[in-house]
Amino acid sequence: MAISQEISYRLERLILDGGLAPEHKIPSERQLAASLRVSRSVIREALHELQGRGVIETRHGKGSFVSTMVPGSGDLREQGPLMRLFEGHPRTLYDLLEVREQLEGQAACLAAQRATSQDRHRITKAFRDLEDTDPLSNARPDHGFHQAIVEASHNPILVHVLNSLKNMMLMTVQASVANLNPRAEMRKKIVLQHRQLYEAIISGRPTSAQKIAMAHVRFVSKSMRDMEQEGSTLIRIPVEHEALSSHHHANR
Amino acid sequence: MAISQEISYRLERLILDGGLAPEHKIPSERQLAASLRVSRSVIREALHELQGRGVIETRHGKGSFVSTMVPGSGDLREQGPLMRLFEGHPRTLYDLLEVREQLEGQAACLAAQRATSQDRHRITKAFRDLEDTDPLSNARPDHGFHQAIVEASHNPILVHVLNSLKNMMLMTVQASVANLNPRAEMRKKIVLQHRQLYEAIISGRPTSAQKIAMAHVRFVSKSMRDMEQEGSTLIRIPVEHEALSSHHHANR
DNA sequence: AGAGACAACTGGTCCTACCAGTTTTTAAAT
DNA sequence: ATTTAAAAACTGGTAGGACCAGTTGTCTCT
Repeated sequence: MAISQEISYRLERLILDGGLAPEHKIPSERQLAASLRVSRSVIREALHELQGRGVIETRHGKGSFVSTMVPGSGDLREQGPLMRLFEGHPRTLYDLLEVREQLEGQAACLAAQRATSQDRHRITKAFRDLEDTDPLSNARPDHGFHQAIVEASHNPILVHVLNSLKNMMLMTVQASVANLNPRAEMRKKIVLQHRQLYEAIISGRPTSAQKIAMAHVRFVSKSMRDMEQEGSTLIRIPVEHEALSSHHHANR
Repeated sequence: MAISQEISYRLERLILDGGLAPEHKIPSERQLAASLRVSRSVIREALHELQGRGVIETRHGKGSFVSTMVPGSGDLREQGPLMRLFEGHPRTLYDLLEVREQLEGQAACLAAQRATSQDRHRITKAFRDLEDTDPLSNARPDHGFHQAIVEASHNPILVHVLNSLKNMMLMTVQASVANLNPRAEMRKKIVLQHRQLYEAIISGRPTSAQKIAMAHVRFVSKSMRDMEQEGSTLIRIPVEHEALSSHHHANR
């Protein structure tokens, strides 16, 4: 195995086991190179590896510091490398919504076709909850409403895929409802869309339901795009740690 | 921000957009350094960063490769028990195809809109392979053709989801081509559909491409349904399918 | 005391040379 | 002509020097 890797592991152990405090400064590259008797190149490569793992962060002219995150729980690693890969790429959010538009549409279409009376009952209940709830905290009812529709499609695969996508969205950004609802006129439109969607499904109009559902997702996506463009930054939940967002610990 | 970071970010983006297959080889360090007009050092540092994040892995004397875990095995499969649940239920296959119909349609639509000249070239190449190959063993070219289209959609999420669905299909049944091709008249229809799809995408007709792709999947699904009904059992192959899963280069 | 130049850190980039695996090509031996 | 072994042409890994670019403290000059 490469020396740079061994060193990166040794340093990681030293940091984790040794319980090095966040913001603790690591010896300079030249010092490490000298004391470990290797070239500065391998030190730099090892440090970049640790940087990629989020163990340390490096600031030009100052040095390398232990990240504020960390200990034991390798947290992010559990979620699979896929999440880390997408993290920090805002475009991913819209890619997600692009796919969801299609699938939510299909779910609505199928639901309008295949919903049993029991399904209709559950959807109706979810819809009532959606209308009754305080708009400020209606992320859950919203989720429940869509969930009920998807389940009425009677396609387990579709349920599963949409669920995965929703989880990915929650990891990327606290989205849609939380950000969009503050805007009164937007909320009205969304409420209207929900009502139309509900009626289309209950009265069994598949193509209509599909179009409405797709338009709904599209509307949400566009609204977020607009908000982002006009400066009002989306509330990004940096999955567990804002260690990497570089500009937080500016000057000391 | 450091150049090495920018490059690591750009490479990551490239991997996402390209929907790069696992084990796909990345240009050599010297090549990258030359084409990006930076020193080899920064390339090495960028690569080490990606390595730390688990995006790529590097092998001495061979090169750097996209990590196998990244695009291929998404969150859809890692939910072990779920697969057992679906396994053996033939209806699952049609649920899968139902979802695929939608997504392949979207992929074709987006590909017709967003394909770069490079994408078009790759699709054309895949299409030629598809036509030239012996129909008996053209599972691979078929896969390659659709894969090229999906990648041209430039939506990493879509690439990932469809890839997962395809893997699930392979686990359930070695489907479509292997079973359908024996029928001469079916093969002709499928070849025709492929040609139409190809032309629609290349000449940039999104809605047309979408319809054709959806009809194609639907046709495959219906054909399988028919065959199953008339007694000719589908060839079910329990897992062990290293055969079709796109790229699998054993170590030598 | 305050201002500004300077020196001594820090990491960031570039370069060249060379070592070490891997693959391909070449040339010799059969 | 085929087989086989050496050699060349790749690949990444390490070394170390030179220099650029931020940061910080020091020391002089006013």
